[in-house]
Amino acid sequence: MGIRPPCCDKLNVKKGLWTAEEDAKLLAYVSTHGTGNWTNVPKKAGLKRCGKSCRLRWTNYLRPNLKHEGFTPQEEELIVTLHATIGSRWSIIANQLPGRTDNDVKNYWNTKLSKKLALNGIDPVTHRPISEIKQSITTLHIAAITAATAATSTQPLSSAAGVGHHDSRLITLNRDLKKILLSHPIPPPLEPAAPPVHWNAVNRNAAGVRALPPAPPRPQELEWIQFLAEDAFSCLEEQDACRAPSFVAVDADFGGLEAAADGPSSFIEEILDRDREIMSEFAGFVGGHYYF
DNA sequence: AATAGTCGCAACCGCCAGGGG
DNA sequence: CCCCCTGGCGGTTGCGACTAT
Repeated sequence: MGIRPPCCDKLNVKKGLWTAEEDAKLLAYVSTHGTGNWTNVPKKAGLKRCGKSCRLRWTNYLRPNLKHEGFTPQEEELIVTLHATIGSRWSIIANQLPGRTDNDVKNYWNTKLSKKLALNGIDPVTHRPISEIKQSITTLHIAAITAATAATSTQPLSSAAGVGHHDSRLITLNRDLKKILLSHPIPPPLEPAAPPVHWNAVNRNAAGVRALPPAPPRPQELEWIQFLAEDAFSCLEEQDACRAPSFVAVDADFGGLEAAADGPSSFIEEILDRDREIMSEFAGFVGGHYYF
């Protein structure tokens, strides 16, 4: 299918806020002819708008039985519940709320509810406790570092296009992680938690009973505050300001990690150290592929 | 009182699916 | 089967109102 021009990409099509006069024209037309065939509505109603704009105005504002007052606690609760179940399917959620439009629900979520959840320590995207998510991020971070390190065994970092001696994927990941971490309040100290998914690999004992592998030594107390304060990422992002933090040369068989001689001692180094320990202790589980 | 920053909402944009020719 | 049109949807933007400094 070819690229279709936008339906409003025409001359003499007004944009922006609707006036009372325009509303009256649209209302008069729809009350006489009903909805449908929105493309023809502007012409027949005497409006210099595109059909799409008319439909939106009708759906979100002029339609009868719309509620314009604030959301009730019951409505809030329903939105949160439905969002946790089906995600941002606003039209479906709005269908469960008489008098509300998808736009209403979406705006209310974006401006109020998501912030409210975040303040209560709940991630508005996953509806999981933020502290739990940070643990997952820690695991992913370790995996990413390991993956990036392993990649250097086949493709030296110095060959990564456009980023000098840095791996662009790693830089992007680090930037995103930093955004996430900075966007949430620092949580209370991590509580003991179930091993991450990758450690829950199927492991059968002699009797054939499915059993969990022994809990590996989790990287304990990743110091987020310290991490952010030290800004381990900055070295990655400001490639010429400092060297990559001790990127390592990796043996082809991943058997040995060799710290670069002169990089700053960093969070990443610490992670790599711990990763090395884990790799050696649980080689059977992580074997030839990565955690995720 | 003036200015900057933030918030809330209406509207727009671009993509997609479904239906008709 | 292909192409085009339309309606619907979710994400994003623009801007007026409000608040803080």
